[in-house]
Amino acid sequence: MPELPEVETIVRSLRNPLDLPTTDGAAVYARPGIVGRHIRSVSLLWSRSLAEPGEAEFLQRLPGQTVKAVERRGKFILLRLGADTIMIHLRMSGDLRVEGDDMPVQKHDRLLIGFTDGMRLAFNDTRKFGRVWLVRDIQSVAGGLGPEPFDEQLTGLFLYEKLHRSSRPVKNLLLDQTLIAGIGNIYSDEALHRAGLHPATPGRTIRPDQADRLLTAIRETLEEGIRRNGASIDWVYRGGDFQNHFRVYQRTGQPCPVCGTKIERLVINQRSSHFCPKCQKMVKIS
DNA sequence: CACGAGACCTGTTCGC
DNA sequence: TGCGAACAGGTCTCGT
Repeated sequence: MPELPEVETIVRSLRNPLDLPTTDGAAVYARPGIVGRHIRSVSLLWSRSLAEPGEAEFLQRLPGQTVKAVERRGKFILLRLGADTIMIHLRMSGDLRVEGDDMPVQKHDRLLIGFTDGMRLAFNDTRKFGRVWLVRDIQSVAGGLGPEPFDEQLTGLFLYEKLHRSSRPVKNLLLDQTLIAGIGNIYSDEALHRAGLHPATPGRTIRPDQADRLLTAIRETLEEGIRRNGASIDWVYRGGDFQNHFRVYQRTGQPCPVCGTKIERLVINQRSSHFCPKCQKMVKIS
């Protein structure tokens, strides 16, 4: 489900609902924030949603702790409690709600964290792929992640050197979280279209100027996603507007917004890739 | 080591 | 209408 812009939107709303910028046409994704709330009770409704520590320790360690800050690293949501951090990965179908603890538990709710003021945080995850960790050091879980896309240290040259080292399709490489953190299937397709690169282009054949353009395209695409509060598709994740501005993602057979050519679909790495065959021609190998 | 296929899950949509 | 196949914002693990 959520990629970086959706996770960022959720994180901002958990931090402070007023942080959410409103854009034209974008639905407001409002919910009460949780910073400053004290944990009173925890109930784990599906034990496999908990990655670490064991269930008994998890349930015992949380009550009494306070949510001091909410942050994001890649697609991970970080609830900072002090020495401890709750890490949440929503994977394909996870979502979070903040609501009164008198509300009915919903289908597919996996974890409920109750606060002393009568509110609670609910982790709902239809497909059960999502995971929650309680750790002292987030590096033990997220240590392998590549740089954040907006990290100033990340340059086109860095990206070029990474891409150049592999013959795998560039689409594949963008989904590799150890290369750059936070990009998923939607935003990789959108960024590749913006950069004019065919998704199957072997990383090895990408030139430095193309890597520069790709990094710019990634940043612009993610920025637009965040500005529109992320993308809401089907029943998963509510409140975003970016789905109404896709250039290629899930637009097979529809016209390219740039040239009008019909968008095509290709399966790469067992994932759908959507692209414009005219704007995104394969790099020539000379 | 790098890479691809399969596994993990439930729900919706599409074709016959 | 029914029913199976294909597909869905992700990432591990296990072969080769």
